[in-house]
Amino acid sequence: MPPRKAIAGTNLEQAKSHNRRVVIEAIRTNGALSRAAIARLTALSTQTISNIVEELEREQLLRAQATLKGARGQPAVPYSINPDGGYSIGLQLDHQLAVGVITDLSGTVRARIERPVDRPTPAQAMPLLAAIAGDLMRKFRFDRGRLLGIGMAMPGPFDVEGMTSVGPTALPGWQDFPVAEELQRLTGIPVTVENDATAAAIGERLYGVARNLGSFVYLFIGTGLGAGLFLDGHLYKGSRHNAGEIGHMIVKPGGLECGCGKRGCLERYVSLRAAYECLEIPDPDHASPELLQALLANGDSLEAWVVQAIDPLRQAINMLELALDPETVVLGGFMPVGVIELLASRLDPLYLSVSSTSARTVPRVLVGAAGKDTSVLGAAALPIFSETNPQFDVLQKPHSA
Amino acid sequence: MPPRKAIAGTNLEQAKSHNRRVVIEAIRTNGALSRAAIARLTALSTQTISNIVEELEREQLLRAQATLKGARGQPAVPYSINPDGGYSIGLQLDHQLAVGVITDLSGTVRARIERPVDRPTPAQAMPLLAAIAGDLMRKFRFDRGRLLGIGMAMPGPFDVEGMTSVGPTALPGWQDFPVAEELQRLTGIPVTVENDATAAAIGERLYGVARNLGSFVYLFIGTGLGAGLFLDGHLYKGSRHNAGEIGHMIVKPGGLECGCGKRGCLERYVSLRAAYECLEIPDPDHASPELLQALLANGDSLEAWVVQAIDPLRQAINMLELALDPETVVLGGFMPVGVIELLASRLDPLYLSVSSTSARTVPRVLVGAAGKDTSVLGAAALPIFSETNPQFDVLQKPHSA
DNA sequence: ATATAATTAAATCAACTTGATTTGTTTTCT
DNA sequence: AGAAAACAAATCAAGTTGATTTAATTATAT
Repeated sequence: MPPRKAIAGTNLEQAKSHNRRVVIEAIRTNGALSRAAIARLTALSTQTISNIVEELEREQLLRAQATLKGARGQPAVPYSINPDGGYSIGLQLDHQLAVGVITDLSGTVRARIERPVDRPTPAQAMPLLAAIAGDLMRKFRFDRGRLLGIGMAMPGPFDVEGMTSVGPTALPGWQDFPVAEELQRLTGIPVTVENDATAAAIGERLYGVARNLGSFVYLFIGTGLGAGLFLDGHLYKGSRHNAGEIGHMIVKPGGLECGCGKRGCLERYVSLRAAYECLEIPDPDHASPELLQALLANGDSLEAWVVQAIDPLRQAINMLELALDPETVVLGGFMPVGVIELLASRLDPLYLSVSSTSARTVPRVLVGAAGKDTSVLGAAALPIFSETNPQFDVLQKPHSA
Repeated sequence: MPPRKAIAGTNLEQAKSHNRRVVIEAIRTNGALSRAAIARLTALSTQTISNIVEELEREQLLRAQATLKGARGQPAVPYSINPDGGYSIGLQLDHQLAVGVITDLSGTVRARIERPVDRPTPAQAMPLLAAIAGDLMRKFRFDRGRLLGIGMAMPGPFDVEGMTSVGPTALPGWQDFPVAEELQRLTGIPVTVENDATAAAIGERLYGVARNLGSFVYLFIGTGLGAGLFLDGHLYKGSRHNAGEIGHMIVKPGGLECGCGKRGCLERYVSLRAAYECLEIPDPDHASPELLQALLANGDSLEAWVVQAIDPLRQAINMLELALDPETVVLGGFMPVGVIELLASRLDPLYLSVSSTSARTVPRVLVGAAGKDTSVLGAAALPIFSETNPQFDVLQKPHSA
């Protein structure tokens, strides 16, 4: 047996790549910064920063703003991210809808397309997704050299026997299907695939309420329920890419039966599907989140479900806080924002946990900023994140083929 | 407001430090390796490795072994970790016992001391711990320049209002007490403090059953219950150093009352304390784990507790698997090894989770290798780990004061 | 005028890489 | 059996890269 591949070493080239990312990240989280300010922030020398900034400006990733007068000394030239320095395509596939967007580096949507689907199989979905990507690029024209990649979000979990394709919250027929490879083959563009919760987490981290945070959990309430984990500045995906699939954690032993074979799973209480069933909405397979929004407007018609859902949700938050000690828990997903806000307002009092400390700068629970498009926007953020975020991987020399 | 400190950049010095760690880690996980083999494993050039190995050998961290003949070409000189290249002091404080060890780089215990305590306050414990450290160094003499530091393990959580000092499983009076600083002041040696579960996890990762793993969870069953999280090659401690405090997650809504104010917390079922209470052992504050070992030998006297504990334990494992998708879950703690093994044998069938896949190389649950000294050994491993493990932090230039 | 802060330029330095060379075996050929 | 060839490991020396240092320059406020 050959020795297992170890953590790789690094060299100047990798180091530079890291430093470039560090510069971008500093500006992204702080807003426009002068070279001198970046140097202070990153502990690098002003000369190094000057070189890197010059290079990034030449590549149009950064752009200079008006000089900042009013202070002593030579006036500083602040640099900010150039939105048109790069573009990204985000795709999202769910039970009833396929959505695609093009965003620029600032996360602004420059084109958007949606198409209805009905619990699609891979054979149905792949050509459709490729077509959406193509249509998006016809709709919004830009220098193809500036396209960073395609990010795709879809419901997890991936490749779990007896779990991926079971029950009403999973998409059928996707077990073992190599989504990223296939889509990459069809489009000729590099593709990253993540589950919707993870994608949403990245979106909130790059552009939303989690912009400055080092560790947080995104609780994605969709057809089912999942968590996106951002820990110590890194996305955590798990050893088999399935971290955060907490929809099937048990919150009520002996409770409602679940498609996974257990009883009392979290997503039997907190999910769109659970809401539809609890509220006895006909044909839950084809119900839409807007229906809940409508009910919300209509007095307390949601109450029956909220009462059932709120304590399981509290338990889930409590468990995540205890297990991961995040700076905050962000709530979002396909559930309409109004409903999310209703749930959030009903959470008080949260259970005691390690998050129960007065030395907090962020509330224990936040509502996500991106609304119903969270996961497409997050999907589009994936390539941007992987190209610009400082990560441990970057410092490691790639093993040659 | 000054801009928040960003992720720092890197330079040659940091890069070298990383590469040194990479070399050590490669040998640690693979056993003795020749320079050429290290180069292949780390993707660095043979020349670079040659330089680093030479340096590490000069510092006595590595030592050459007999050349390896029998193959073609010039025979390789394998290098292995020199156990006497460094030493570490591990301290462990619990309700009834303070233990200290000196280990060498290979994790072998070279001296051990234990002293009884009774739910000690900081004022009582700090001088005692300092004294243990001093006595250890009188007992086993070595070059003080080779002492990497003191690692200390104690029950968490840290600094949580209404949680740290509440209930029979927490140590009273430690809220806000700066343990590491104080012990460092008393001994003049750098000190790292972690909760016992985290320490144990590091121990298993360096020397135990988790030696080669990138992501695993250590479930520490002690007076209470906690988890140590090792994710993607890094220790995850949480934003306030309290990750893994899952003893207070709810496994039975409306179940047994807990000191934290909730009902049905995990550690009310799975912990030494829970076992003592369930088995109606008199004076649980001063009972000892050996008592359970004795009961175990005595037929099925533990059965009443095992029946109560096993499903909450299953739930906890299920939740951890779903949330973190680790390669495995390691079971250990102060609970006697025999009892841990009994629990492990009773876990089957585990609940369905993302870990339920046939493509596994490691069982879903393992019993820790270190036995009852897990957390002291883990504590001693802390300074070794932080000095030798490749980590993201290492690449970041420290901000000057 | 002077102090101050930002930026730039040139020279220096540390660590990795490259390519050629040396070394000590094993294998193959005569 | 002895010599030559093949081979892999290790070393040497020169070259490259990118961060740092030092010194100078610039633009502003006091």
